[in-house]
Amino acid sequence: MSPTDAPTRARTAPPRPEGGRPSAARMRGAGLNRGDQLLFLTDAQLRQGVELMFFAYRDMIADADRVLETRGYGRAHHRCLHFVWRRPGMSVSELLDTLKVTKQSLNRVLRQLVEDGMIDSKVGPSDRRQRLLTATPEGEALVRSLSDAQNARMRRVFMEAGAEAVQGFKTVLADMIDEDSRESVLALVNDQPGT
Amino acid sequence: MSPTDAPTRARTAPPRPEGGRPSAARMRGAGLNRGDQLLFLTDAQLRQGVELMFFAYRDMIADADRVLETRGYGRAHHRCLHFVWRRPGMSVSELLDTLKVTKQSLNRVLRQLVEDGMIDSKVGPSDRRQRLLTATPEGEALVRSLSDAQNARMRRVFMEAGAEAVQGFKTVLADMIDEDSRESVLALVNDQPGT
DNA sequence: TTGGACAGTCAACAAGGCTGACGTAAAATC
DNA sequence: GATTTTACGTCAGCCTTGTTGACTGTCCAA
Repeated sequence: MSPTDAPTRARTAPPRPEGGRPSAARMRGAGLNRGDQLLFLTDAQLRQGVELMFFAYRDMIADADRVLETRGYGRAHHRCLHFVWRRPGMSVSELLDTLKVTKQSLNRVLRQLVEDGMIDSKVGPSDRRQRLLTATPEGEALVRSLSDAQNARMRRVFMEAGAEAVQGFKTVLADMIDEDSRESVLALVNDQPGT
Repeated sequence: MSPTDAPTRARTAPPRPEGGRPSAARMRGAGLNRGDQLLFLTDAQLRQGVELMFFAYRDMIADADRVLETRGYGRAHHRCLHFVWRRPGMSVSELLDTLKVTKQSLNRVLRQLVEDGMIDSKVGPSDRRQRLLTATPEGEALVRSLSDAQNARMRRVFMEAGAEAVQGFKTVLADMIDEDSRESVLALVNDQPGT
């Protein structure tokens, strides 16, 4: 992170009532014009979406955290192990693309997981620069207890919300993913594991 | 974090096909029995929900990160400033409850924000132990540029997904919040700001 | 055969969580 | 009025997990 940028001059900006309708400009920009049908696009509604993501994610993550705590692992280990389990034999750089962290950052937790016997790392047969990663039986067991913890919440929520709401939930989340990576991410998410 | 817990014996557990239907036991446990209508409750569907949350949250957060970077702030500052803006005059302990972090952790970023003139801290008039927090005009300007960044994505997503999907999205996320805090969190989220 | 690109590793540092201990002032209680 | 509790700030020190920079080993193409 680096400091300094153009000073914001919004000190003098008039108060902007957040709860109002989407501005006419925005509606035209969207090629839409029928006001009342667009009340779900007000700034207040958008803000609610962001805030709900914050709170829901925070509480969802907490389930797995409790399990991780008992093992001395953190969230980074969880993410790493999870996706290795989802794509057995994936290379380190594929994993980096999925997690979008630096390889140095990943390396630390990955090394731990390999040392602890959760992940198996072997030299790629065709390209010996690569390290191909696979979850060991111990690793799979940990993944299972982690997903059991999270699935319990998800199952309750899905049941309470119903199939239609779940469909909407998934549609919105899928659209929220960066367009660049959306296709490959959805391919991963929708892939049925072999196990 | 502390290590050690009951050893998982799943090494010898039979492979569990993840993509299958919800188990009969689970369906009975849910008081439901009509199989085909519950395909959205398979383990694979639940896993997809968790994974989509991960990817969507990751990419959503990145929008604000780019703005924060130009100011030398981090996500901690963002969260702090955002909720102070949402609840002008809130006390430090209310903020702690909202963010669910320790006061030592909060104090570091809060002090910075006060020093930088983003947040105003004044002694509570009725209870002089309290520090009541308010966003300054500079702070509001920053909140605005941060939410502009995130709202742009949210607006596009909501438009593409449509009102019904958005409704489902919100229903699921609201249900995902811990029951203890759900009521107060939703009160905050649904509150229209005065500004 | 050599130089560039790529895969992965090691080292050092920063942000932002955490706990524990302590101080102070104000409020509440006895 | 004395004591206890509460709200807040702060210092010290730790851990996880992110970063950049410099490095080794491998592949491939000029």
